[in-house]
Amino acid sequence: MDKAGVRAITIDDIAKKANVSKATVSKVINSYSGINEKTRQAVLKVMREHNYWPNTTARSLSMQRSYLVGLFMASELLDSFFREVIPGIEATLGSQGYDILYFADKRPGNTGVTFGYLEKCRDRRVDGAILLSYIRGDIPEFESLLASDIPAVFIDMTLEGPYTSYVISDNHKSARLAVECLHSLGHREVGYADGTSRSVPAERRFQGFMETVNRLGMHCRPEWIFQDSFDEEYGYHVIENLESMEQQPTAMVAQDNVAVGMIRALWERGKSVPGDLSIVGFDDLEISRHYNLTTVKQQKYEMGVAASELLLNIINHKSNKPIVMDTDLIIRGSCMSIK
Amino acid sequence: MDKAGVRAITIDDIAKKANVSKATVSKVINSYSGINEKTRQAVLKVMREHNYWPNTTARSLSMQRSYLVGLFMASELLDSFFREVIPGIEATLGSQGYDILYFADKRPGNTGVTFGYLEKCRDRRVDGAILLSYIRGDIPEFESLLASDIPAVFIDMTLEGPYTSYVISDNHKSARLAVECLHSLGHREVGYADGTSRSVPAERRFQGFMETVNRLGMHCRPEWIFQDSFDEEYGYHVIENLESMEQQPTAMVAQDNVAVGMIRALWERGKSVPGDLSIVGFDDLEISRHYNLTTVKQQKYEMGVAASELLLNIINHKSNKPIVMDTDLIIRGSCMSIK
DNA sequence: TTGTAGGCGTTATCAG
DNA sequence: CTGATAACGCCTACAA
Repeated sequence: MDKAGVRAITIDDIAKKANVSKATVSKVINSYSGINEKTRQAVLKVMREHNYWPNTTARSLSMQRSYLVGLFMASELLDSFFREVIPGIEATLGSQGYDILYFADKRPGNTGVTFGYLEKCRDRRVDGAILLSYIRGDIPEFESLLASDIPAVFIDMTLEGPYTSYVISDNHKSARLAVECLHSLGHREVGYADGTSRSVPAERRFQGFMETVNRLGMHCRPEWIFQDSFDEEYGYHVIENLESMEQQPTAMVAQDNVAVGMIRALWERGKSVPGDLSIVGFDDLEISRHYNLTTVKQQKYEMGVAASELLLNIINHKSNKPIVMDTDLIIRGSCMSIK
Repeated sequence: MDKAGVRAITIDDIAKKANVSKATVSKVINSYSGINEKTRQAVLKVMREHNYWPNTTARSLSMQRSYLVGLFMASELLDSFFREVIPGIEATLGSQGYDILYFADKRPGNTGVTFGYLEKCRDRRVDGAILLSYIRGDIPEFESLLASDIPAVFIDMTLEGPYTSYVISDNHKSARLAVECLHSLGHREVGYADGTSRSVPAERRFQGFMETVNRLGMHCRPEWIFQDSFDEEYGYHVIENLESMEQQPTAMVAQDNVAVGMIRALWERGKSVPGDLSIVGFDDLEISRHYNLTTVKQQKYEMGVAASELLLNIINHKSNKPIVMDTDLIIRGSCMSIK
């Protein structure tokens, strides 16, 4: 149809063809009330005939609204967990006419100029931003974002400001459920492996873990506690360490990725789960299903939905109350009762 | 600082404070040549003092360029493979001042209104688009995109138009390398498992596989050929089927995800790789390292870079010649020689 | 119910 | 070297 470089059709063109002013066309586009049905139909017809699409850029400039939401995430974490959160964000925001501007973290000295989050947001005039689980205190700029007037929602970080809020799971409960599950199976000697406690969820889980272990009169030696990393590699490391110890736990509570690494390490050593070790995970990541892992589920898709709705509320000056998502135990086959 | 709703600082403000016209400020911003160093510094100073950021929306409108690139992908495939491609895209495009508009596939009857790719692109005035491996012929709209004047680059689809091109690996070679590897270890009975042959890479690999098997006088029974899905689940399925057969191959060529599923299935049956079966994979996905899988690598990050550069070339009316990426064999521990 | 005109924040073309 | 001024395409009082 159009040759390259040819000006796209504008509201003026439509106005001329339809013999009305562009104000009228604009009103039709935005479905105003006070407008004659006849002219309305006429305008719509011309629009269709010419396959007209309003220029979003111009509209943004004029309305001071971009219908764009910035999505920030640490690439380190662009993993299993957020992969399952993002679809919820897409669906919710998409259905409201928003598009997602995807800002990956470019910290590693990338090309010199490292845009800050705030600058990126201002630069692109996003209407709001969603930030996926940065490690607490890792980003000094959080302060300025919090203090700014840009609506933002954090997932898995408990930061609050006048125009910001957050969504997080009830991680304390997650840990409680995990420990109670093991306790009910007769386990008393239990270890723990999770990501850095500088992450809020990991910190809360650990609190919940210790509290429940103590409350139920269970036992966890300090050397059975591993708190460094959220990946499978780390699971190998955990098993390596564990097997070199005199005393060993009969069960472990471990984040899913770590748990999977542990299971694989055990398999390679000719051991089995739960035969030689019971494990209950955190998160219910996709991969945990493949390993038949009993785990405490986070409602990831729903977190994406909740975060999006919360953000829209903030944008529209409604509630910005933080949201805590429920968690629950998914029983599969990685735990067995102890005699 | 600013209270909510307060107008952001504009080029006019800077002009006033610096006692120059906004034309001058604009020239400073865009580092024009003909401009006095003194006023230049003065303007820059004011800009910094007021933490001024040009409004990208206005700039886009004026320049008829959005510095936005649309990234389309089938969510089904937002998996291991593309996860490793996307960082290359981000880095390259990001370093050129482009931001990425992330359009996930919303086919599953989402919210009724399903924007087409083309419409999305026009609507947001993207300067170009990158499309990640849709299954061939799955999207009727490809035609209109191909015929349009919107620069686009496909990854893993061999579509070409006046303003479109593609990046793909030398998949035929991949398969050849895999088979030759097994042949050199003495294997003669070999099977095959990969995703649907409606995917161009899978189709090319299969051609390469069959050709090489025949050329080297190896043997592959029809029932040893599996071509359905790119996931681990499918690997389980493959092993289940294989073990029920009379005749079995001594080695398999399989896409990494499938291969991993196969390995796990074998482990669960008390068997080992390569002890009971040699496997060589395709892609060199991150996960293949954890499984010590010998595999034929695709340069994923580099594909992202290449696609981005190609797109920029098309945007700037330079070459739009398709790019074929080299592949090579990564030897790890999943193959052993046969006596 | 419709049209006029000004504004949104830049860039770009010319004069000065 | 610098500064008016007209685009860019749309929205929105305010008039008619």
